[in-house]
Amino acid sequence: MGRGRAANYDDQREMILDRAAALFAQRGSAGTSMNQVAEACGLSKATLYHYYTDKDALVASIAQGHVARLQEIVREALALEGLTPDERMRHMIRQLVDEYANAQNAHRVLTEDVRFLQPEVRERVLDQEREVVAGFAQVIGTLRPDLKAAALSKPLTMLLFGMINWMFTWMRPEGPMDYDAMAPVVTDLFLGGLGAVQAPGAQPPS
Amino acid sequence: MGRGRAANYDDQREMILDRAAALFAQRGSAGTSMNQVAEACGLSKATLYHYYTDKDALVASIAQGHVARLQEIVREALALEGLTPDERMRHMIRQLVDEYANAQNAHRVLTEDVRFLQPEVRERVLDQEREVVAGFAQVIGTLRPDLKAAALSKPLTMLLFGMINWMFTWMRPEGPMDYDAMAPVVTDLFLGGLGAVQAPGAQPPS
DNA sequence: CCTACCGATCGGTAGG
DNA sequence: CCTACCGATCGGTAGG
Repeated sequence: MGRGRAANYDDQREMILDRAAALFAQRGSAGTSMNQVAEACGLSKATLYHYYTDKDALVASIAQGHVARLQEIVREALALEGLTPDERMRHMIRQLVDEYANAQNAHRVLTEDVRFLQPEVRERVLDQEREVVAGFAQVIGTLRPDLKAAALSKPLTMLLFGMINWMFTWMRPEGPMDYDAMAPVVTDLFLGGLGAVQAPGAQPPS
Repeated sequence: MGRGRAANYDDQREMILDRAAALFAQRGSAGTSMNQVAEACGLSKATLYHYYTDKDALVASIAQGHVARLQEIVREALALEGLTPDERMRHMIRQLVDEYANAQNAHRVLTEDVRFLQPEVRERVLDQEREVVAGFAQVIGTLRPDLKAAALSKPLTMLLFGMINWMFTWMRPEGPMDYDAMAPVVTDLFLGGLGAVQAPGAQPPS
């Protein structure tokens, strides 16, 4: 390869991210020492610090990689043509649940540890999250323009995210219900309920 | 008073619990040192340890006090007579949101830090939580017996809890929406959506 | 209710 | 002048 980074530099970075995410998801990032991360990676701590400047860099990279995939899902879903808003919403929820299921450790880090990052890094991750929320809110606004006018699109999006995020804290993958079975339940509940929500001080929709 | 605990022993315990809950909610229990707790209480670390044996005892007491109030809410709501299931559900959600709003720090500790407790203590808290969940699931089962038969009462309860729990992570009390305004939105969404959920492999209800 | 400490481990970095 | 690492240890602080 000549000069520059080793061929497996990026592979090492990814391996570290994976193992760190598993530890952080289990014990929390504050409850995990860099020694434990190094040990789980089969590296000395000095080598670990060669790849990532500090613990926050690990937390940030784990979260950013995950939320970047969520952004991609939303962008692709909004670009799909010939879908009714209802169909688009179903598609987006399904894709979201699939990504969460594929990245459970990263998802836990995103929802529980990002808030402890330095403001600057944290804001960058939150900006990514805002785009994801905005994508969902946009479709919800199409389904219920009156709720959008009442500034309820984003709160409703957050309620949807609450159901799904929380799902991944209480469901054990080996349990009687699996994510695949829950996705349509969540979708039916949310889309069905959306028709029943009343804008504050307004008449229910016809 | 003679022998025994000081007159203000219980007051001190409560004061400590309050300050500790505020710190734990802000930085996480793993990210908070007992020195910080002692300082926030205006006590030496040794005095703090006179009131609580260790950090886990603080976390457990904070969580147990909060979930005990949730249990009380559920018991009272189930004992109310002359309510339709729909009315009972609305009442329970409203009471739940009110208690969460009154105990936001304790609520954060319950949802984020209890999982790091030793199994024995954690199970005691989880048993309390299970009673709360069972109460909601019971009313949901009355509203949709077919979903209860499909073992969906508890998953649906967890989706409701997800919306509400998550609400308290993203809403700032000074924001445009407040908990009071969100409670009916959550209730409408959930009760409205409940009618749209299909039991897996079954026909939708008439 | 305090000062004075402990064994151990923390996150992070030195020289080579 | 660079990278990829190592064994050893830094100054401070953790829970108790």
